[in-house]
Amino acid sequence: MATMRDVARRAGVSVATVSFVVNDSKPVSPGTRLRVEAAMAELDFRRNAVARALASRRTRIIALLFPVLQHRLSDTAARFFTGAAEAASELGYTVVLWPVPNDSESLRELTSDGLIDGVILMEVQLDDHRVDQLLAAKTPFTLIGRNRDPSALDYVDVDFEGMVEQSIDRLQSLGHRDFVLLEESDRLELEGYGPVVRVEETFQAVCAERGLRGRTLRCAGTPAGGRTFASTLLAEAPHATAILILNDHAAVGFVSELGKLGVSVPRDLSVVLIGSTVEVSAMADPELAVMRLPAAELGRMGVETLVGRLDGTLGDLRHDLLMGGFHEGESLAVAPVARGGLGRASA
Amino acid sequence: MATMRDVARRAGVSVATVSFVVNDSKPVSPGTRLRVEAAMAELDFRRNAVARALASRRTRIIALLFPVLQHRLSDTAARFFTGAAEAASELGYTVVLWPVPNDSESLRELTSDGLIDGVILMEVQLDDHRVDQLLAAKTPFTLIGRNRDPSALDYVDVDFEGMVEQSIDRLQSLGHRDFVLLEESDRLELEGYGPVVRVEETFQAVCAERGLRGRTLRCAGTPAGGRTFASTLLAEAPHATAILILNDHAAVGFVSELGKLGVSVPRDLSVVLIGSTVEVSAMADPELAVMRLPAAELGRMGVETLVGRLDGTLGDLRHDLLMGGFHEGESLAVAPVARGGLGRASA
DNA sequence: TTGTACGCGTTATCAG
DNA sequence: CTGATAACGCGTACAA
Repeated sequence: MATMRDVARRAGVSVATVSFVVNDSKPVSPGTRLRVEAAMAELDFRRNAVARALASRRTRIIALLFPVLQHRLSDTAARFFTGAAEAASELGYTVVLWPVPNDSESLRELTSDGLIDGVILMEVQLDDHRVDQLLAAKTPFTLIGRNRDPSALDYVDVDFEGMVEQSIDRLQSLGHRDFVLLEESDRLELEGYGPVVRVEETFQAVCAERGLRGRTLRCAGTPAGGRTFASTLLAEAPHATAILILNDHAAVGFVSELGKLGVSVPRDLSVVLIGSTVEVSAMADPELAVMRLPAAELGRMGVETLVGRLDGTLGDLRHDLLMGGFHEGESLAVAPVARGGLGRASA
Repeated sequence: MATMRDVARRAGVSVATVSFVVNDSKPVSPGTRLRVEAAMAELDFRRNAVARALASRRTRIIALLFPVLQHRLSDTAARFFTGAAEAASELGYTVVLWPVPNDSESLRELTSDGLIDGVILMEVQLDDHRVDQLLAAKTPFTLIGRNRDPSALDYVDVDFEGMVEQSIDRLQSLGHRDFVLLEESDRLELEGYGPVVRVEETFQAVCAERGLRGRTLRCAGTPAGGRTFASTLLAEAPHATAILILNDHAAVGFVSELGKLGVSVPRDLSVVLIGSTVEVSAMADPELAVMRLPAAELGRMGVETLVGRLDGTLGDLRHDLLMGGFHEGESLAVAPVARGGLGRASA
């Protein structure tokens, strides 16, 4: 493998000059530049990233932290990753998905051995110890999501508040006044996951504000959990005519089971999936309305923010909220006011 | 950040000695070792991975190549990644998921800039240009999957042949003699994806051998594709009593639509999902039988093989085939011989 | 058992 | 505009 010295010798210049043309960090006369470029081509020169990193004290690598205990890397996370990768590549960085066990040691090692310039955190918890560790390690980072008090941190997050509000808007325009919000029970118990908390708070606030009936219920984040929940819903909230679901994995089972119980979507019940994808929505029958999670955009913005911080071109803190588009699907209909609720829906 | 020099000074030894205790690459007397360790602790010394890599000419980083065009990173891939990560960590390596655009330049850069020691390839195509590129670049790599002629390469792959055979065994023991294999149409057109080809060949061979009826059909790899396929099946293979599905994303829609058409699973049709997960199987109703893809194990073995190659502790080529466990689910039943096939199933 | 000194391939500084 | 040359932080013969 050819080094800069080889190229320099071949072109009859010094290594410094070669470096200048490689990075064009300094002006170089057209003549020598040509000679250097020729030499590089002839020798098939590839710059050594490790040496480069050692000398410049930056690797231009960004780690997207992936908690290894979390066994499901959703579609959403994949999109997020590719969005981030694209943006990084445009900015001269590369982002890699880095598996980090949940012990505190691994994160310290990762951030202190100099192999990465910065970190992007996803699946941020309300009280996330990783944030403190990164602050202590003085590693530049940005959040995808928010912890309890992110006011002093760079973050990009989904505008769950807006998404909930907009979903309710849409349903209200169809005459619905009696809502249920379905969340995932396991996640909440875990510690306090931002989206879950924020969605619930917004949901309750909006309902109160507008004089709507709003009830929050939960079930396990599995298809079976959703199935079981179908009858729970009929028992606990028979009058509801619309449901917002923040529980991807339960949604399909839930809707399928509803059908068996004689409840028709959307005739008897309108359904909106929050923060999911059209792919998931298409798994259900009928295809569900969904407020999409703007995954790729989040990834892109996360990287742009972090790179801005790394390159020093970012002065103030960045706090961005993004909303995903609304996909209508086949699960919305005018509220069945005349029918008297779910209990008699199929009668 | 403390360097080795700092530690050496503090402990009153030379940097070489510090290096010896850090890597224990040479015997060190208990006394000085203790002094060095104390100094390291006091100064909170962390070795610089970049300098280490430059000097030793190895980074101990393995890249798991992730094709960015592929927007769905399945559950399976996630498991695979975590399995690989675990194994790597035990062996003193770290594996990261590296996004690689599909242009040939990116892969060359990745492998020639010295940032990674080796590569693991997943989603290997029958004719995969990446293999040639890696060979040309002399980058150590192992395949998860197989290209057309992998005889000279290290690989770990799913034993699709065994899985198909075992599935047919099970169904045959229930009296089934008339099978359909459902594959994904898009993937095959793409180029020739190993699993698809191998499963089909095995399916046809086993059926021929045992005098069974076996028909291969395809549909799009989407829920909608599966739905459409339900009626296709009734038209094209009304006599079939069992179906093997190598099409994750279509399975749920397919089964759901079958129900609407009055075909009952498993009474009228037995269903086995091939190379998927219980999570996907649970999305369907009833829960499907599934020959699981041993994802985590594949990841683990892939890393073990590659590391063995990197460390030179692996003499011969490694060719490993793994089978996943069989999950019974609720989609298997005795063949409805008396009923005369799907066409009249619900009559 | 420990120390010296050089090399790894670039970048960056400073002089010309 | 170009060239020497000193870092960058660590591994490792070789010498002591």
